[in-house]
Amino acid sequence: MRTKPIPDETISRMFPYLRSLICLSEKKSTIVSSTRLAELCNVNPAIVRKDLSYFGEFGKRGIGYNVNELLPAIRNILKIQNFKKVILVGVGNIGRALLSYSSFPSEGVQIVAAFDNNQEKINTEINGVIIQDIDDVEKTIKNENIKICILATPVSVTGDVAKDLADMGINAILSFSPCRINMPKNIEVKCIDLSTELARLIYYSHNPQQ
Amino acid sequence: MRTKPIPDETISRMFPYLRSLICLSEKKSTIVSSTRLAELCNVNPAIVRKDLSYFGEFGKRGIGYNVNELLPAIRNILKIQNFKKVILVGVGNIGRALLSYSSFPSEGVQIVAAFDNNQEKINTEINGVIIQDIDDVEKTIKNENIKICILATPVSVTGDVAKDLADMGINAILSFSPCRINMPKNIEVKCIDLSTELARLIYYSHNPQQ
DNA sequence: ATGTGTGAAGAGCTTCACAGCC
DNA sequence: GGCTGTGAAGCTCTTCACACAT
Repeated sequence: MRTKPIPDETISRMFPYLRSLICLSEKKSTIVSSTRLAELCNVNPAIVRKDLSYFGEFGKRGIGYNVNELLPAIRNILKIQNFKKVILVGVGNIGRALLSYSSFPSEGVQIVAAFDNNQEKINTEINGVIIQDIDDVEKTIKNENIKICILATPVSVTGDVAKDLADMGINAILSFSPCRINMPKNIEVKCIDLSTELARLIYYSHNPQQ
Repeated sequence: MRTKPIPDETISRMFPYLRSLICLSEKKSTIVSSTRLAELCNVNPAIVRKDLSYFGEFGKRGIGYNVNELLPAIRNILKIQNFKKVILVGVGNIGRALLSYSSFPSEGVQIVAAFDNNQEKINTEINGVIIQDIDDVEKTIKNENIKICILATPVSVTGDVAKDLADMGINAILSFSPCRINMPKNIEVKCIDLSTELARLIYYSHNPQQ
């Protein structure tokens, strides 16, 4: 379908571009150059132009990009015109924090349901979301046509839960479990492993880059 | 000092190797091949060998790696033989979750102090850590010789706080603010931007890889 | 003159493939 | 035979540099 393969890094930079464009739009800027956008996002100007060129020719030579055209174009690329519904599985410390995370609403993401297997947590409420029994997750996924799940379960069950969720129709998972998750290529998985990140920082703390 | 530049990805994989080695050690395995270790960490065997070779010749040809030799060697590379002290700045939702995050203690990381500027939070306790006034952070950094900071402040202040921390002696920062942080190269910064990760997943959810 | 779009060059990481040792 | 260590090849993403449009 796609003509050229789009680098994953390009996808990862689109949302920061969008944030900067929203900011520019609020300041009534109508035109932005790749150089200015690159400054705002702390990247190289050439990469801004190349990233955007994967999706079309949004700029005008000699002028720059029209903020009010580029902004909806990126929203459309990322498919976040409306609120995007995601579910949360695993309501431990991280899960609770994510339910209360105040940036999500303003950035177009909505956690519509949360699930756990701990009977003491079930039916309690956090930030307006009632925690449901994990056995009821399939019903929600099917009824609400949910495709994206935030996974914050203990390592011991993460692999199995991920597999089950994929079978139920989830095709993108953001995991906070400190373990790799094996999934077919059509299921996108991103693992955020806090201990590994800290170990990396400890290394660089002792071996600074010069 | 270094002969060859070590890829950042290599550093990031060392902690997962360590985890697997600890697991093998607990199961009384004494020898492990690059193939087995690669399976456990979900990577390619050649990359395990290449990664380890940046730090020395730990294996024996025809045999494999000795678990009880490799394990302390990696601990030594990552400098996590003892508990590593880190501080937390910003005790919002994410900060609170990190203070309660149960995996850190078992993985050699200890949040020894937490700071905020909200008078209502100061002097309250979370998981055994008393939240202190941000104005007292320099004293702790100097007295305890802290080099690593977890930053979970609102975007509006993140840049300034990061700069201040660097001036006080911090040289590695793990930030959860949804913004890029500009720092000199000798200060290692890792930003975990949850909204950007979710935006990326939303994209792939609509455009699955085949 | 100014700034985009893009082929080509460059840089960095991964994978291959095999020599060398057990 | 089995498995590591590593130069070379391959791949991917970034940066350069310039043709082209305004």
